[in-house]
Amino acid sequence: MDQVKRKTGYHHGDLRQQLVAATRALVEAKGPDLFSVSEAARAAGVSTAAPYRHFADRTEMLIAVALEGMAEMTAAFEAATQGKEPGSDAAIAAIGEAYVRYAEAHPGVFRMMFAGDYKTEALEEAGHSCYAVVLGQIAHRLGKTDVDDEVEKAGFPLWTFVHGLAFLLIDGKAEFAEMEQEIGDLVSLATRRLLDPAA
Amino acid sequence: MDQVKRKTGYHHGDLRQQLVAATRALVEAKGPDLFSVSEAARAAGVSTAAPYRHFADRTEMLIAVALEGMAEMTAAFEAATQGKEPGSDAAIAAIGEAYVRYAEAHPGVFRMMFAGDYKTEALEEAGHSCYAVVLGQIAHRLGKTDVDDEVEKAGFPLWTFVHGLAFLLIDGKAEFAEMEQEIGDLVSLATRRLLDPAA
DNA sequence: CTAACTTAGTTAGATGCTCTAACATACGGA
DNA sequence: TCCGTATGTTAGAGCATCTAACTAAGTTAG
Repeated sequence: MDQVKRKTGYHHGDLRQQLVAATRALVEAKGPDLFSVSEAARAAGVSTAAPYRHFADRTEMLIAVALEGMAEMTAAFEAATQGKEPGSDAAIAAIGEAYVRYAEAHPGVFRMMFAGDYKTEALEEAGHSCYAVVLGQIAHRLGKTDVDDEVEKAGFPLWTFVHGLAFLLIDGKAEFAEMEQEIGDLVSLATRRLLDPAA
Repeated sequence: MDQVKRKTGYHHGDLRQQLVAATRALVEAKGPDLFSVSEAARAAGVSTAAPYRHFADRTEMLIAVALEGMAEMTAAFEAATQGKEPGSDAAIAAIGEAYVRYAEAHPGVFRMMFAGDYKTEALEEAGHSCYAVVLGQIAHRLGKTDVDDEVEKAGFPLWTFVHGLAFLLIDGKAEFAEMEQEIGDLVSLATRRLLDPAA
């Protein structure tokens, strides 16, 4: 393997980032609850106390991973709109599907991103940036230049839907395998039916 | 308080049920993750090893609470349909709102009911019984006498929606306070718009 | 009624986790 | 070069899960 970490034998060089990576791998493998600081430390090849030089506590390590995930999802949202007419149902549905796909691909991280236990200034802000991508599209659709209350109100039911779909899937209430085709259809259905302002 | 437990001084008399109650209180107070067997045992006034005579492990105690919750939600669904025209939008929306209200009232238990970590034969069966109440109403609406694939397909988007709404609320992504009025409206909107078979 | 068996508690302790304290080593300016 | 700081280390307190061995109370057969 011959890792690229110029370890001096004592100082590690890049421990924080490696701990985040180890944390993420463990969370993905066994879920946030079963993650342990000790195991992450062992994976990074340091003592079990070392992580506390970089993180105040266990929770802070998990939040670091959640933040990483939120940034990735924001990027995924932006990628999903590429080549789509801004504000079109297709663009908005593509974001919705990206949401569900992200949850599918990274269930452990996704769970933490929205868990509430890890609620934090930084994480909330990252969440808002992410949500802003959707709201921008919806504003477009409603012929608005900026995001106001009406835009938020229109977007919320859609978020609700994809959020629910994501959790039902990752918690095994519906099988991914059987749903592979339908996920796109469902999100597209919800987009069309839920997006117009309430009657 | 003078509890009604005919303790002989050694044998407790009703420990299992009291442990479930203590577990539930702790889960509701601090969340499933922070629940500890030891604390439940202390609350019930027994040694920390005593719970293991009644439950194989920590998880089994949590599952017992989740089962209790699932039964309560089933009852809440049935209560919600009382006095409503069977298969009507009103009846179905009432069930959806009961779902969200249950989550609001018992967030800790609700989380466990669907957590996936606690997936179990018994819990899944209880979940199916609960879902059957909804499906029965939807079958009615579609003019069917029994629950077939079409009924399940029609119901799934609605479950998705209320599930998402429940989680967004209990995880603090939307404030209950601000939404008090809108919850009913949202569920009713989703019912009307999502329930018809996909085009 | 009593002896044998079962059920449901007990204490003791192995193991593992989080996090702190005290100490050690390397880095990076002045 | 020397000192302060950042980042490692080991040791250990405190609490958790769960097991083992023991004990008391209830239950049943003869």
